[in-house]
Amino acid sequence: MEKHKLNDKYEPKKFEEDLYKEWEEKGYFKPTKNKEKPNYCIMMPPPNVTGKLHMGHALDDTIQDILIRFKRMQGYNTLWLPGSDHSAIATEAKVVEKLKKEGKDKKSLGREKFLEEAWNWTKIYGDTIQNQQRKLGCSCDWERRRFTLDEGLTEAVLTEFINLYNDGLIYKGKRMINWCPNCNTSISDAEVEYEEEPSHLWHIRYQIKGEKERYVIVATTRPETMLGDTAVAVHPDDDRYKDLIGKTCILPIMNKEIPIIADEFVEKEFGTGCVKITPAHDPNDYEAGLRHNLEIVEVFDSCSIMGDLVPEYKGLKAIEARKLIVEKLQELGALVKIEDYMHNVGKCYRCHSTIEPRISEQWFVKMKELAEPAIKAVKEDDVKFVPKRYEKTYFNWLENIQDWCISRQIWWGHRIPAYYCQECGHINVAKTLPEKCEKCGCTNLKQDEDTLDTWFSSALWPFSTLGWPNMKSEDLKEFYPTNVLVTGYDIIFFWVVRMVFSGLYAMKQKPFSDVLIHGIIRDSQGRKMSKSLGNGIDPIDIINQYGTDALRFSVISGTTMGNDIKYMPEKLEQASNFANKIWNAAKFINMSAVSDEEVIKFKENNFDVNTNSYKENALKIEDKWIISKLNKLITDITTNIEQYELGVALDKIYSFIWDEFCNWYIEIAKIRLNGEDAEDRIRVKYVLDYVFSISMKLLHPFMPFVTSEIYKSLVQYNDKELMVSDWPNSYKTLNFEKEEEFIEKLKQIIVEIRNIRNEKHIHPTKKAELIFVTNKYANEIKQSEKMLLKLGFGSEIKVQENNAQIPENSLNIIADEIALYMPTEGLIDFKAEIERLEQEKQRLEAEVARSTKMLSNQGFISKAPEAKIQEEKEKLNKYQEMLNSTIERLEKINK
RNA sequence: GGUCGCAUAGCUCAGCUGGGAGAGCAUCUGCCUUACAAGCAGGGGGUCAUAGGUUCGAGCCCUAUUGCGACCACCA
Repeated sequence: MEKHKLNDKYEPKKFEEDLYKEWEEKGYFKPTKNKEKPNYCIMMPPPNVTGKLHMGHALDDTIQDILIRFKRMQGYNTLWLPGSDHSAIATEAKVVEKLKKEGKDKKSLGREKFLEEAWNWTKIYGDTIQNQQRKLGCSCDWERRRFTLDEGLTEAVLTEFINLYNDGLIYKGKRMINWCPNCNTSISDAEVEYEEEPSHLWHIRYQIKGEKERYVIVATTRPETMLGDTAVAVHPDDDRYKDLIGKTCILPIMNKEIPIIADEFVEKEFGTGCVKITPAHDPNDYEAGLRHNLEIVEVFDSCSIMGDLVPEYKGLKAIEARKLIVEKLQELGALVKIEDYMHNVGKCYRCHSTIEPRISEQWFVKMKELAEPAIKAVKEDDVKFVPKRYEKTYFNWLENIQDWCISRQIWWGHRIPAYYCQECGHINVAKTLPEKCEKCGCTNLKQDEDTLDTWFSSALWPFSTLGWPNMKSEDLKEFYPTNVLVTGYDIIFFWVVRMVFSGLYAMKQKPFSDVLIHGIIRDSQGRKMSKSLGNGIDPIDIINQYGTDALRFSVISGTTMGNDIKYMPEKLEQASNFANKIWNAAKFINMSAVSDEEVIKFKENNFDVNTNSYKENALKIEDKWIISKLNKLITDITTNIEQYELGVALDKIYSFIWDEFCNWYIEIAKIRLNGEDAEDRIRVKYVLDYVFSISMKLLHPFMPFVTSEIYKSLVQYNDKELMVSDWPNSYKTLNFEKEEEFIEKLKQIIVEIRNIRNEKHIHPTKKAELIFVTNKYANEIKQSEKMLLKLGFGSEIKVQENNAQIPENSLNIIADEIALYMPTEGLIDFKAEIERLEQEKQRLEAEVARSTKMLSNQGFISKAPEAKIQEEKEKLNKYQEMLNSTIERLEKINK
């Protein structure tokens, strides 16, 4: 295969787009139909069809892509299914706005024409986010992409509706619902957000009937609703009003008699202890009204005051009516006082208008029965939340759930499949217009005007996208239940809950095994990113500037699943520096003159694929060290990803590549690549290529582009392209404990040499003689001579046995079982050295004291694990030895 | 009112089942060492919010407190 040559500089723009195209064309994103391993499936949360990629998507999609790429490399038959949501209210609002600009309005346009406009709109804007997801590197199967309003999904929605209706779980009823006067539709409880707002408490006097001198004073935040009051309530135990219970009072303006009732929901301490009851416009009052059989008097219709109460107020909006009514009350002398008050007001989550609680006839899903199995599924760990604490959020919602209002008074969405008989009034529920009414047989039928809540269709997403209700669908059989759902905690209520109960109801099986919950990306000050604050970061801008890999790194590195992420732009610097680093490392590896053939041959001659082991003497100590480290890293990363610890996994690869591989192994390799031993040049090139290519594999799910591009330049590329290559395994045969230990000790010694040289400002050109004293590692040190000379700034290496003659005037550096003596002739001044040794002596004395104390601790000796005690004893011995040697040095120098 | 989270270096955060306090950025020192100055080698900097408790041993477990944040419920 033609080898790929890397550009001189890391410039992500030059290859990211091409790579993605190539992957897609080669069909890498599609399931492989590999039957050896199980299927693995993720459903992408469908973004708003007219939406635009924001940081939340970038995070969500990156997490999913990491998991999918990981599982794909592990050999699973993977499917990541993308799509988009019609986002009923949001899209309709946008279309309405567009029409408005063109001087048209929805009503006069008519339903048909309006829907045409809406479809056009989604066609124009519908692909934006998908193309942005391509830029993000999402390896999802675009050919399977679905839209919640497409034919198949509509079929699913109708089927689900009809099934629920036939099971008595959907009903139509007149109940209190949340009305958004701006969107002009009902919305569900989940779609109401509460916000604190400064308001007032108006105290209004209602006269007691037949008692000229007595009044009750009610306090209200909504005086305009008083027109619809049908009672005043007090607490049954409130001594102030006990005698009034059962009497009636006169409602001002309306001059209507209303009863005074007792109800425990009234709080004696709040306001005056008297509550006006307006069953038509307040959820609590509505409930109270039901308990006491009160009349329901509606004041407002969809947005303004109804005419039949007080004709002069007809058509007024709430705020306008409030002003007039307060004035009127004042005029009548019924207004006692106005108090400032902070009030929690319900707002529409889409348009932020104040919600008007209203009685209205709507369609509802009965929730109790559906909620129970959904609770059970999570309680029994059939569905697992990661992190687990979000289960509580889930339970909290389901255990207190109210029936779900699913009808919306808008046009963009699935029209409710209910047909009203115009003769007998019977409701016919069917997928298409029935020929005749199933009750009276007449043919005069009219379909319900309303559409369904957008979340009704998203609730079916995990199976409707796979072909449900066609139970014979191949995809449905293969991929349901899916494996993991990845989403932010902010839509547990909207979506996760509803998918679980819908899946359990329709499929009799959970929709997914794991729910991976991540946090929200905030700005560097911790604020939510929002349009109004203008603090949003556009992921596409980041990609253009730093590349996709950097963006992906920046949202994963150093994060914990479930916690919010404060987005630090500096992280992008780290990320692109890292990409640049590995780019250059690759360039270095490829610089060597050793040919691919030689490397491959070396492997063939020295590595036994059956036993996964190397021949005796095939590798040098440092080769074994890095291979052994890599081998452990493979295990770590694999378990970390499997446990969704993506931040930890990424940071481990980062530090392996940068600290171990680049800073140590490559430095060591340089010496050998320039050496005279031809065989060793091949060997070291082999190890470089091998270790680096495995590192690219481990890093690939996180940074797919740069790793793929680099991988193409490595010898391993002869195998397969990176994203469809095999995930590495670790093998016991590749653990080289002894070599690892030795190199770690040498590193310690070398760091110490550098430290000293740095402190004393010894120029790199000033080399020193290095005298190692050890019994255990004499052999290894001889083998590592060249490396030690280079990294340790040595002019010459000597190895001596313990109790050998040590030259005067030398520094000693001690790691476990190795001492290094570095003659200091012409290198340093002794005053400073004595000082250093004094400090060292103190440090060691402290260590010895600490260790001794610990070992003399009765509890420690009796209860700590044996290994721990042994370790501590060894530590003590070691420190004691070092201390003695330091003292010895000091004495010598002092002489 | 209920539930949950956070508090660790100047900043942003890791730290899995208790046993070494860590990373990136910033800062200081010295290096253009032929992959990389977007770099290399080092240094400084922390009573792990506070007070108790459990333990031989606590950043980690328990209790309380303080501060910040989120969500749910809601008082008219």
